Amino acid sequence: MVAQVRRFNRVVTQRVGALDDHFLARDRPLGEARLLWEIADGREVRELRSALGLDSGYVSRMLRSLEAAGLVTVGPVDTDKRVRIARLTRAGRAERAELDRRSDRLASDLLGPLDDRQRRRLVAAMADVERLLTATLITVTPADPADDRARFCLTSYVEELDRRFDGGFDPALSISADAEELRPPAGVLLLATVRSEPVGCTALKLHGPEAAEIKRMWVSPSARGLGVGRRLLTEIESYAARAGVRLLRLETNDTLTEAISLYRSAGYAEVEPFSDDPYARHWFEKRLSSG
Amino acid sequence: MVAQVRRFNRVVTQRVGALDDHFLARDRPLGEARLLWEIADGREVRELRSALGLDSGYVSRMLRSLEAAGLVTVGPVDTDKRVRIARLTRAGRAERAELDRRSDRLASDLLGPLDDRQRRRLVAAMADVERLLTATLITVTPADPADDRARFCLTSYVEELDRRFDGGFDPALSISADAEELRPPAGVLLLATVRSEPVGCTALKLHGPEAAEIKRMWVSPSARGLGVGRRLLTEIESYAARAGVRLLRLETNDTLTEAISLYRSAGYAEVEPFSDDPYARHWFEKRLSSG
DNA sequence: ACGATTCTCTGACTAAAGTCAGAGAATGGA
DNA sequence: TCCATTCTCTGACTTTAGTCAGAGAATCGT
Repeated sequence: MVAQVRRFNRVVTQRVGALDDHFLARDRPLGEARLLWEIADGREVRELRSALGLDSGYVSRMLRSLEAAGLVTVGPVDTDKRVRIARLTRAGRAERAELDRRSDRLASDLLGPLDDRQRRRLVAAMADVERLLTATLITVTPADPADDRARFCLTSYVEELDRRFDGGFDPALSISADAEELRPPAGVLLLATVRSEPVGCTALKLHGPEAAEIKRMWVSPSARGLGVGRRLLTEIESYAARAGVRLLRLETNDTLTEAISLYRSAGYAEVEPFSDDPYARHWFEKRLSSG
Repeated sequence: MVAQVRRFNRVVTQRVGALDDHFLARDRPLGEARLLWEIADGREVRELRSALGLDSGYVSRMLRSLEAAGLVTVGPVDTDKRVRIARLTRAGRAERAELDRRSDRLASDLLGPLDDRQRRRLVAAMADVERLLTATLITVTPADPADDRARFCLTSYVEELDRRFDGGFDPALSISADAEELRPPAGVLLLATVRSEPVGCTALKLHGPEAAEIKRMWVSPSARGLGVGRRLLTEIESYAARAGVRLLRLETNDTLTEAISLYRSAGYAEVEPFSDDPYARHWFEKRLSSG
């Protein structure tokens, strides 16, 4: 397996990496081309810095150079005059569009020599590799329910249920899962991120010393199929086990079919209703082995 | 499709390319690390230059630096005292082994966060991508039968038949396909290469103005499944068509099952024996449309 | 109100990566 | 034999990429 990965790395960096870089730079230093690309429709200088992982002085100098070339303007932000924002000029947008075209051409040149069947196979395999490599970047950590990224997930959760449930979803009518209840020691919220973007969450609400309830399990549509849900479930179970919980419970709705099959395959057994939440249709339980 | 290819490129260069480079360098400049790697069990300086695509002065200077670090010795070649050959010292071999270990670790770290099923899927997808990307690098060109790479293929062809046929294979007993017969105007030899390595060949022997015979179809075991055979067949057919050939013939043996199914699927029809070659068991024909 | 912090910028560096011209030794071909 | 070519090497450059320290303006927290 390791040998195959290495062969893949070699071939891919040769065929994709090297070309990509130098072909796209067009005379310009590669760093500046990347910066130009990242600016897109205007980005704050500090965002650019962190997105590209570069030194502040270095970015500043490259922006000066792009300004001198008439591709970029850098101006102040109204709300905070320390911060400056870089925008593309008309020429800058044209240049970026050219990079875009070249990138497209590079990609289609890659497919060019193949016949139709091979092309479809290559693209499918690339999609697989891409998804699975992205899956290796998933990080799961406890987060405060008030944290921006956590709130993004919790809000998305509510919005999605509201869209998917027939009569909509009003969290006020459902069994509560307020910030206080999802913060230690009452409970915990786990956040899944990919490259520090939030892609999912789940929470545990402790009930007494040996029981707990799983709430707010959500995975971003953009990250489905990567195993985020399973990862979150595994992690929250081990968190619960460490906290001494022996019995995990959760309730869910029929429309959430992915979630239901996840719970079943993770060893949750359907049980009689243990709550009267108006949105619940299925109730599950799992006993944790001690430890 | 193009969008998927671009997404793939982005994710892969981020996750694979960047790490690979900087992690492997170990203090040393990346260029020197690559050079060290390429030297392996001794390479001529000019080979290194062309393999890495670098300036002659630049390579020379890097070799001096590696010599100074005690990792490499550069000495003359017996047969031609202009040429010099770079070899690893004991320390150099140790260093290269360390790079090898790191490369292994990098690869297994990549698989680390995945579960078993995902791992198998990723590796399979990588193998697909690798093979198909390699397939995009196949080049088919006419070559002189005396050319080194052509001779490698012709020799390999004979050796392989000798291994595969029950009583071995002696080209002297078979219908001739000598260098003279495979060189214009009597015929032509096509050579398939990947990164200038020979991976297959096929030849055409003209018989009169409108008929020709396909001989010496061979694909290197390392390149099978990439469509090299089909590519060679298509190219030789179009060459024949341009030369005014209306009827293509070929003969083959039952043990060459891949070849037989290639011919069938390319529209060759099995016909009555048209020769008494002792190794032939099947005879095929295909009529070419004019043009 | 004021000290700490944030943000961008400039100046002064360094190292890596590479280019170009030509020198000197060896070899090959006519 | 001798002229053209091949091969490696050195010297003298340039560009790219990046680091580090600190200055100056604005904002935040208390």
